[in-house]
Amino acid sequence: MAKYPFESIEKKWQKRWEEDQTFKATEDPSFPKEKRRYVLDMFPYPSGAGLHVGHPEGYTATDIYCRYLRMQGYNVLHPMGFDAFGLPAENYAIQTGTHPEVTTKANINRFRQQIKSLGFSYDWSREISTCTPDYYKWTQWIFLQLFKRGLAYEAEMPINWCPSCKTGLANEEVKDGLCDRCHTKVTRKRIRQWVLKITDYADQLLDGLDELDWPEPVKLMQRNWIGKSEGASVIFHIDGHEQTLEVYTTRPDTLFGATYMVLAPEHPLVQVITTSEQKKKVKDYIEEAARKSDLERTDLAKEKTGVFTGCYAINPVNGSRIPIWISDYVLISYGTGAIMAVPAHDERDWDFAKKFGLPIVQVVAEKGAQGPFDREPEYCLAADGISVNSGNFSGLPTVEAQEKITAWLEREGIGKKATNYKLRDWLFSRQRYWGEPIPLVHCKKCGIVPLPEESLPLLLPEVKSYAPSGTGESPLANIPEWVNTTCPHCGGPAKRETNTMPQWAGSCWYYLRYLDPHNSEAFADRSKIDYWMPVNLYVGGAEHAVLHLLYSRFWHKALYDLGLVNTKEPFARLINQGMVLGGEDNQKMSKSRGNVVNPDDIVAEYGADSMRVYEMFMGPLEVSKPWSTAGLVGVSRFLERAWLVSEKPLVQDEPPLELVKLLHKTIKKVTHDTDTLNFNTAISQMMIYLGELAKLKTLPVPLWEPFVQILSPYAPHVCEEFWERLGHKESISKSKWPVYEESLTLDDEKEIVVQVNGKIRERFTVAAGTDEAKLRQTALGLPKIGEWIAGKQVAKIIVVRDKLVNIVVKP
RNA sequence: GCGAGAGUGGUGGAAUGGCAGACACGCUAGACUUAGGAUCUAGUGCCUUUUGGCGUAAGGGUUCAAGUCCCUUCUCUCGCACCA
Repeated sequence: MAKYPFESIEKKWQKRWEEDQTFKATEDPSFPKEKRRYVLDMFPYPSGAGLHVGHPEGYTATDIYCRYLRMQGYNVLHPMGFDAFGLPAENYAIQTGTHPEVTTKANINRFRQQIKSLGFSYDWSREISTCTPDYYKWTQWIFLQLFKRGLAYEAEMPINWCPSCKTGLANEEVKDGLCDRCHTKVTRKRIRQWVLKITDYADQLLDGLDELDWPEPVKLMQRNWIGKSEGASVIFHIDGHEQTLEVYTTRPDTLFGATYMVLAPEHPLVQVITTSEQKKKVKDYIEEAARKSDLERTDLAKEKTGVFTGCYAINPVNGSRIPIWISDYVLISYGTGAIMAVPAHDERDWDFAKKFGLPIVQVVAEKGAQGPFDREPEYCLAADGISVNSGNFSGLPTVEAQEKITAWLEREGIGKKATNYKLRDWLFSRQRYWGEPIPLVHCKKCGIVPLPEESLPLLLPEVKSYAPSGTGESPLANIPEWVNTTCPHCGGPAKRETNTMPQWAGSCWYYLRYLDPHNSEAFADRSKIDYWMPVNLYVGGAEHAVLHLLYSRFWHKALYDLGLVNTKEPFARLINQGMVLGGEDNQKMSKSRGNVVNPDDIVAEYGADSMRVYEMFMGPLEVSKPWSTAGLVGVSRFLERAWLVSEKPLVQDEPPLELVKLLHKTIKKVTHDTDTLNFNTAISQMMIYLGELAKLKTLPVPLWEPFVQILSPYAPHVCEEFWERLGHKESISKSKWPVYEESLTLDDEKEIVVQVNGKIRERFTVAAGTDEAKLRQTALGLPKIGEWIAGKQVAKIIVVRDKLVNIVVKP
């Protein structure tokens, strides 16, 4: 079969769409709120490698959906832009001296051209790029609002430091102790930082998840990351000291079993309580702990280590003197940085106590277990049970014991209910060049002073060298004429903040800028926010589950509290598209594996429409699947066949009823499957239908026209061409989605399966809706069935109308 | 270790508890030809000569009926990982 001329067709229609601004979205008030849809793709980072076939998967899915929605009468907002600040361009600048802006612009141009070649129906008039001053002006502006609300603070603290990227990292950017970007081992470094108080929103971020139509795994990952836990804080007196020691526990019911205490090596009390005999050992241990990387410290396989401080605490419930140790299995960053150790009921404490010969006292017994519980237990019991050896609280089940002991602590004034989170504040500054400058100055007299909003954007200055100093200062620190400024408050000399924002800053709110991308008065006009928000469907990779998706929810909630947006959540519905894997090895596509498929090659050889349909035909959107160019050929043949069918002589004849029925079934299935994003099965139905049309000598318009329409979201270029040939002047995307007639989707006849003991033995055909009695009678009358049940006793007959008869027999 | 998800032909994948393998790739045979990345027709889970038997990671269970629901086990993918 000759290739259909996809090259000229695709060029022709892409040009037409651009000239006619076919997909420009406007805030037309005649569309009621329920007839508006904001459908968003996660915007790409424009890397030097260009697009690979994984990118267009999500883009194709949303594009089909948007085209379908428009034909269903919705006003659709579907924008695209670029996440343009980031390290690759900066690292390239360090190597070559090329300004990151130059590389970024070139990469964006390439990406835009590649994306456009696939014929996506984006409203390109809304394109944004996070690195342009008119965009990052508003990133800075939002930062100032957060700062003014007390949600941004400066802190000198030990942070995750990537020695390769030479910058600090947020907790979310560290995976298995490695830098998420470059997989270098992360170290600790104590430097001055800007931190965002995301923990203020911990509860809201947690509760907000309930109302979101998001994949459960993503919600669960965010819940775990936030890590809310409830328990009690308890104050212990320290023998011979005025100070007290506060710990957090989720098991106040085990207080009677606390036989020792452990402080994190960094805990401030360590210096105070350590006895002179233990000073040397403790000091050595602290130094050793400080040297260890996070990865080494958190390695679960390693043996527990620790040192006795020489000091004792008093267990408030029984007055016993219990030793205070230090160990790096206690983290300074969680709770109070100190724990009461209950070795009988906590695996970690158990290991530690066993290693150092510390006493183990059982205070919880398994339900129904018989005492006495006066000996050291043989194993650690971390589960709930019944309190024992716990004074007045003995005999209470765990939950009740927790409540009663917490109440007692409160009455005694030595404890209270407490909540803790794993979520830490967000380390927001980077010691790098290619990011948004933080719009603050440090004034000797006035302290930290925000720049006046009118003075934004604070432009990123030119630098001689892009190389990070590695000392914890960004390259901006090396430009005295930029750093030295005057205080906006007192007019005296001041220094600019030299840290820049992380790449996540720009992506925290880009979906809002699309609403009003050229506004110079506000990040977006409120009426436009009200018109479109929230995002109805957001499609992107699962790798952002706790990074971008948590950060932008946080910013959005802060903006909501500032009265600047209309919803508490930005993204009502989220879908993670699966990865497209390399065809040969079923591995993630990557340059180093050499299994990357370039969409340009596919478009050149098979056309954009084949590319689009194949991407959707591969399998369900959400799952990962391997790329197969051979598989693409099948889809390509489908479109070629459609082209051949289109060349049959068109007739206005009344088409055969059988085909009309198949058409209506096809419209029904494609409508439903497109609506639910099950594109692969929609395509297979269209293949079946086209196969029937291909058998005809002439092509009845009533069979062809609606088919072209339902195929058009999938293969828009070739369908525009078909549509034009059918005599239409306006774009097919402006046409109304075909409606099926339910009665025409129903079969008149049904094949009924006859089973004997659940095994299919025969079938027969009857009119649809034939009643059960008749079905039973017919089934029993079949000669073959007679043979199967001969000499056996019929115990039961199950009849399912339009489906089957199952005869249950006994020997 | 904990949590989540997934295991269906040679391959990608279909199947409101009711005909397992739709659709497509590949393969086999034939037809046709302006020899193409063709196209068309037929076939294609396994075993069996037909009748039939077996078959959705393995094993058990519920049910008239299980790929689908329940339990146990295995494998793979992802996430978290001393958070007291």
